[in-house]
Amino acid sequence: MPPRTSSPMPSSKPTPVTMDAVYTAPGYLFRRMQQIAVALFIEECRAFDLTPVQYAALVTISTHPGIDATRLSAVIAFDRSTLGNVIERLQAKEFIARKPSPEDKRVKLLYLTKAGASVLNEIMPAVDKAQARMLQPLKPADRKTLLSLLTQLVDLNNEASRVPLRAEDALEHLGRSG
Amino acid sequence: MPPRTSSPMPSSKPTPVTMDAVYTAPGYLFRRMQQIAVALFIEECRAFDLTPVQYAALVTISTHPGIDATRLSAVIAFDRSTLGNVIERLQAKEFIARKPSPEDKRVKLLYLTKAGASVLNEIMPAVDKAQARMLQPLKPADRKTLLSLLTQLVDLNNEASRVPLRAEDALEHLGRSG
DNA sequence: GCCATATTGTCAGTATACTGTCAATTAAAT
DNA sequence: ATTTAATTGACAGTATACTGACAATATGGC
Repeated sequence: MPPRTSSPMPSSKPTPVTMDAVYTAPGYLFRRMQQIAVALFIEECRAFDLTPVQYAALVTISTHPGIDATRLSAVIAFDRSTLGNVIERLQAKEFIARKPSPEDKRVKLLYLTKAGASVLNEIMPAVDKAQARMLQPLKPADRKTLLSLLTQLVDLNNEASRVPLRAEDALEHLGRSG
Repeated sequence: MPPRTSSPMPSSKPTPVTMDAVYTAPGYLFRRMQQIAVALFIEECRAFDLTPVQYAALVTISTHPGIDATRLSAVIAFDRSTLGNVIERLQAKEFIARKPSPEDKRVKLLYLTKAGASVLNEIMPAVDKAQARMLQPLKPADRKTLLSLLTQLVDLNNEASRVPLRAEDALEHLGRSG
């Protein structure tokens, strides 16, 4: 961040504020891009009644059948409290089913239903289209650069959020069956 | 987006899904960075009782005294409905005041209070620190590149969100006094 | 085996976001 | 001038997010 003033001397006068304090802040730009990304996802996937978060949860349950809510939250780095409601909605739509774990009475295991597997398969092209659209305005080389820097940044800042991502391999040694 | 399969022939078989369908999607990465950006902002600004959105609103009211809620929403590209609650909270904290417009009985004009101007002045260093922290893990040259690409992308996708940004100059010719 | 500790799912409370709607008011059309 | 359009702020409803708490259950140290 460049300094907001170029005063050569320290001063107690109020700093003059400009809109640059908003527009050039990376946090503001990330917020805008998130809004845009969600809007494009919803637009492309209107026919499927799935939000971006619900899609991510569905993909993860598909690749990790029998995962529980806490581990699901770690694999996609979504808040555990938030995920409770997401799971409820996916269950209400009958895209997933929950079964109590025989090993741990606290845990409820998550599985895709036929309808869930079906909608996941069908929504893929629309999701890809939305993801492509949000980078479309950039030149192909710039898209690659941005995606690379973004991936690095998310990874390097992993511990900064409440729910850091703990990918599959990081979960294996925590597993009840491993 | 790379194709999810490398099948040489069209097929009706279900596509094998991997976590890449989540992890490599730009929309997912933007969501993560937004989470991280908010977490860092809240952490650095804990002493000031201001959220990122409230901060952006306060900056804008500071640079546009007497702006109304609808124009405020256009200048920072936040949803009008959402902004109503944000304004209420800023008013409850006595950081802003609302006065009815003498020219238009529908409109309520927004002004910073002394306390609002004061908190805005005091929070600046913490905000700058948070913004710097989220890019810190990258090399300086990469930070510049990312910020540049991100700025371009937000600008070029401006119309994709519900509330496109209409900056100050775009508002002037809509103004009641212009 | 018992007790302190940790984990799981859940819940209440707050704060963004978006959709759609509405009454009051203003501006535009004719 | 009167009907029509658009605008403004507000509201209800849904969906993320995070904080902090809680009961039920598991696990570890001893």
